[in-house]
Amino acid sequence: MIHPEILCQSPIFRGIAPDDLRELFRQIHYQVKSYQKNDLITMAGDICDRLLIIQQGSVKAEMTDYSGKTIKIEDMSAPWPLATAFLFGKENRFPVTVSATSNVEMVSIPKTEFVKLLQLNALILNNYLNTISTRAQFLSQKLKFLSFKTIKQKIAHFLLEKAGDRLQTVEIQQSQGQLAEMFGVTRPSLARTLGEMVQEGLIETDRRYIKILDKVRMSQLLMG
Amino acid sequence: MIHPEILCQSPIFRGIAPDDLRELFRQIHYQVKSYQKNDLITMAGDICDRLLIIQQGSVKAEMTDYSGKTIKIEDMSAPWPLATAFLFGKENRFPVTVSATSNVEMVSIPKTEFVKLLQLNALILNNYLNTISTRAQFLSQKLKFLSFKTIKQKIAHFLLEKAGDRLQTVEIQQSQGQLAEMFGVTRPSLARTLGEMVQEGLIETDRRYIKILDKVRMSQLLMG
DNA sequence: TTTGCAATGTAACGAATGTTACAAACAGTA
DNA sequence: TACTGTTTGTAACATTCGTTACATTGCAAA
Repeated sequence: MIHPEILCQSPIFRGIAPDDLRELFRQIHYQVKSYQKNDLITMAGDICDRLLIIQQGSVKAEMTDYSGKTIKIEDMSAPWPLATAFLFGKENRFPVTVSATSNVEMVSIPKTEFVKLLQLNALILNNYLNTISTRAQFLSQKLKFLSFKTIKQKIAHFLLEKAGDRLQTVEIQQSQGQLAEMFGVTRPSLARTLGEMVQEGLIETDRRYIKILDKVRMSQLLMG
Repeated sequence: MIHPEILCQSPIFRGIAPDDLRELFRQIHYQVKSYQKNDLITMAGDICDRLLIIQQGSVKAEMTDYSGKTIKIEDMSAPWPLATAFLFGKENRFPVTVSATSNVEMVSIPKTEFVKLLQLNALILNNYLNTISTRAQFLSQKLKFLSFKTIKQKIAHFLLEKAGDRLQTVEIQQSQGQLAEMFGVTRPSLARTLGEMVQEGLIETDRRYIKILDKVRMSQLLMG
């Protein structure tokens, strides 16, 4: 049995009134399945031909590497949809194995039924398109960031992005260690590079404040 | 004026009969705009609230870096949609400046009208969802690939992926140079690493054929 | 103030990779 | 065959970054 007041908190049904959602679900076929803690929900490689939404409880996603060792990828809890990028698209197999970390109820909507839902309600359609598009944008941004090879470039990109049009001082929210992790480098390396940039007259640092001194020369670091 | 027989070649209208497409377009508002060579079509930062499809001619997408220099990102020609990942999603501004590289006709469909189209026709809906999802999957794959730090890891991942379950020989389609570019490394570095892996007894190479000798040890390279 | 802890700056060393250059192997063609 | 251009193998050197270790600074609680 579905709980519209829970489901309408999920990104896909956001903004739908619980009563409307109940009515919408009357018009399609779906299943609600229960799992005990540690039950397998999907295996990596399974065909993904239905939308799965966690209605209750929480699950973990794990990936098996080539040597057979499993690595935890992500934790998710109600009311969240699973693998929204794999219901459509060329590769429609689950990349991960999902198992329950508590008692779980999953709402399972076959792909063809979900398409009906998208056609019945423009808000759901918009929500779903937003979900996938935002994810694509996020990945694209991350990829762009990784395309900068040296630490100096990453810092320059980060600062210029943060400064926007205005010249001058940028305040860093995170600690140096967190920033280093974001950049995928070690903290000493980041500190060293910041030191070099101060030496070169590109920036001045004062605790969590960084002042950009030479925007032009910093931009040139980012050129191919 | 739209040309259904051209538009139905585009990824979004693929599989729709030209006559059906013409009928669908009768039910929505849209515009067809003409551009001369070198005309600006969209500027980076413009709000993206309409789907643009190239009906005739070709365009180029350029990005402006921090120092004001423009870099060519991509060439596109009819019948291709522009920026499908930016019509929906959080960030709905064009990331690039698009200009005509020949005489161009663009079909411009407002977002709300395009949503109507998606609700009218399940095939278009599926096509569009497939387009975005496939893109997200592609980016996700690329990101995973970049997460491997050393060249040895990238090669191991590539070969194990390519070999699948079966042990034995893998044929490489690309030249060493192309492979290196795919990996984001230089050709001599790739060649050197391949040489090292031969030394270590992991693989044997013969022109474009690579034989995997020790799958277990190669898998271990990929562990964190 | 003193103490203790987290955040930061710095240095020495080594591993991985880029850079550059050149030689060898191969493929296609006159 | 001889010639030519492309692909591949290899080497020496420079650069970037990770690793490890330690000193310094800042801050808050005792």
